[in-house]
Amino acid sequence: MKNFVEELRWRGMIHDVMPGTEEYMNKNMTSGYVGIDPTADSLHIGHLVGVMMLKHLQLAGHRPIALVGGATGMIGDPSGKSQERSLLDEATLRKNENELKKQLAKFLDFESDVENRALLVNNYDWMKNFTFLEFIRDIGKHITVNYMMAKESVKKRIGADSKTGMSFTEFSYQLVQGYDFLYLYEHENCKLQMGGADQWGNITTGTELIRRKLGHENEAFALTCPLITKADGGKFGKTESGNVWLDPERTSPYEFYQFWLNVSDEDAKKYIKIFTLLSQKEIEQLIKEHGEAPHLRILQKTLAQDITTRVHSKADYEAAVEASQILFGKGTTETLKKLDERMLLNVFKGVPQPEVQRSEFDMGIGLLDFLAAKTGIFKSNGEARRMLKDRAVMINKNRVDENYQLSSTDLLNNRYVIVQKGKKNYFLIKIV
RNA sequence: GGGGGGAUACCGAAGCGGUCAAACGGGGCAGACUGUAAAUCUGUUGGCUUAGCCUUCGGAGGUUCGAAUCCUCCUCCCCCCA
Repeated sequence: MKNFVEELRWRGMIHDVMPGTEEYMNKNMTSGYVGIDPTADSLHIGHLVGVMMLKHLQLAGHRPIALVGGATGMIGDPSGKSQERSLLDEATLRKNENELKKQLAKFLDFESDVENRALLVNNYDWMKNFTFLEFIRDIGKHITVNYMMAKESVKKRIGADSKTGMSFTEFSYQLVQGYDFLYLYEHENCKLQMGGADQWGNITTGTELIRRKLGHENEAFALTCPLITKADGGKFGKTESGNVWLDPERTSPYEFYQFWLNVSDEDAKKYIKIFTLLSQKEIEQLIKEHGEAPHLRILQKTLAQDITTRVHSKADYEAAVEASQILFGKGTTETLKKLDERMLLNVFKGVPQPEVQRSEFDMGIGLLDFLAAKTGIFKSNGEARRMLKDRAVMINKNRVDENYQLSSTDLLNNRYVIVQKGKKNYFLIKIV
């Protein structure tokens, strides 16, 4: 039994841990769980910290349980900003659960015969037939409103500075989540719940419920990891186009790779401990090398390679690297012109590819019309005009201004035009 | 049930009859500098056929030459008292 808590500690993945957790886990093989909202059919990288905690749990010899929050997801956790959640019908819920499991399987072992094989459960299964009356009688009775009100997440919503108040549904959330822990404790002998720092209050409601309902000799543990932040204070895991998903249909492997490659130095030092399985020694070495030659961005490259390969594949990773080199290396119009069609499409896989009618192009399409209405690269002519004035637009790697006239000499392989908005945003326009 | 406060652009927040497409801050985007980093500086941030015009200040009406600003009704939210 490896020291699980210690492993997370040096990786900076512990925000708070209940006393006794480390001692207990060093002596006993146990099960631990993390909750995941099934609001989409894919995980995004915000979920990854929880998944990595489960991964380390399994590596340490314990049993990881991924809890899909089919029931809790319908309510909405008041500790987040999230307001009303939409109710998922059961078919969607099951489909999402299934897709999530596939992605989790890239990290966790659900298959082999080992004792600590990972488990996936859905709290909808035990909540759906639980009536309101039964719930308030059997569960609600054990927890006082006073206790629930003392939670930070509730206080914040009830206090004078709150503008929206809090519905009874949201108030009940912690109890429903707490019941999950009780259920897993009783049915799966699960003694540990993990989550983000914002989940501490919810988790302790669970441990409290276990103690009060089952008796004080029952031990349950809690462990939270810090909220993943960016050094500049921005939200982690968001890009211009929204969440970074694990599903290649939502976020292409190229974009995925680019996300990690673009992480700042300061963040890279943190993230490499959290999102890769490299040893402490290896990471220290990398940080040292990076410090000696920061421009080589060894940390970012290692980080991007490790995660892209795990989530997608080695081939996807290599394609992303190749594409990045062409796009960000010393590429010129000439390099682009030399690419054959297959290579071109390969490089720009994962880049938006709007289409334009050949007839319109041949008629001498106006630059603004082309950049805005026809391709949607810019939301309006005004925006396109502004960007052109800011010298932010490049066509086939050539900076252009408002007076530029497109013509057939701009076509690569007779049917493609590459437009760049700023340095990093590429578009491959197809003439059809 | 009674009393009070509020709803402004992506967010926060000014404005309280014309000079308001709406101050300021944050965020976003872009440019310079760099290492596809951070910090910094600069520009920009409703739309258009851009010295002009059109649509926007919770919703619907009204007063006025003119309304985000005044009046009426409605919707939603917060606070206090019962």
